[in-house]
Amino acid sequence: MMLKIGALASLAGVSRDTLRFYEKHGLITPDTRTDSGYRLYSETDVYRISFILSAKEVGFTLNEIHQLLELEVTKDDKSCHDVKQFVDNKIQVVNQRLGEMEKIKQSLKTLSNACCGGDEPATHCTILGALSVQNR
Amino acid sequence: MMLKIGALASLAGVSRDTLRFYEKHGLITPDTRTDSGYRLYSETDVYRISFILSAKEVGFTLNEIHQLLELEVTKDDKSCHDVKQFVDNKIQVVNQRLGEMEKIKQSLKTLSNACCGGDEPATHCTILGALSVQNR
DNA sequence: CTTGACCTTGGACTATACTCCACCCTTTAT
DNA sequence: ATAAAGGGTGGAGTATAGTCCAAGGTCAAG
Repeated sequence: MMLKIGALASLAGVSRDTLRFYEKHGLITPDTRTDSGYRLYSETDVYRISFILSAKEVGFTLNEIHQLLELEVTKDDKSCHDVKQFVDNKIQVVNQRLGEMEKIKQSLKTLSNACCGGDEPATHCTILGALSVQNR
Repeated sequence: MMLKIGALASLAGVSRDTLRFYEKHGLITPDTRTDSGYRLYSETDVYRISFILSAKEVGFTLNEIHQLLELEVTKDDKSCHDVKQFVDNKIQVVNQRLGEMEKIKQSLKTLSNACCGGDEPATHCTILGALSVQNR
């Protein structure tokens, strides 16, 4: 069953304008159009949108997401190799961000614990204090 | 020892313009100025910048980072409580992002493994294929 | 057969986060 | 003493990611 733009938008939790914007930038295209020009999407496009949103949330740009979505391995071994390179590189990026995020989380936790009745000295009662505890 | 803007910029890996931009938005202020008006920073500002960069990388806006940096727990119990609320909320945000990031990482790994000699069927050879394997 | 909900395109506008430029002053090295 | 390197301000310009609006076409219900 095909979805019109408003239906997809509300299922995916984005605005119609956003869908048209993503289309303009190559992130999604309607499967087809009605005779009158209405966009028709397939239901699986909901997952496509939710992938875009997840990827955006963790810091990928629409451009990078576009590249990720474009990845299609052909029979050609060379292009397969290129894809693997690209993906492995993104995995490294993700790993690095995971690390940064863990550091920040620990700082926030230190701050939260120290500042309301914890045993940590008051010098940790700022983010930078908490951070320097982590890096100690 | 005090650092002029260029020195701090190169230690922290940002441009001088960026430092002045951050100053305009309240994220950092020089400790003092020379008689001729040159900004003088302390060396610990390097950590401040690197905190800003980490936080930015994992998806916080400059505005949110500003709020994090402003956090200072006073003796006032009420404000202490507010700070804790704010921080605990940010911890939740970070946790959620960690989850999204892990999902994306698993998808990328599935893609990387499946497409260059792995045993996974070729249907996984796109991000969306890999994602749907994860969500299965 | 018209009203209201939904769709189309094109273009203007916004927020965020820089980046660059012009013009001028200060400091440092030769 | 002078040139190069570096710093100051103000303001314009750019990229990213939307968001809003006008003017008009489509479609199902009453």
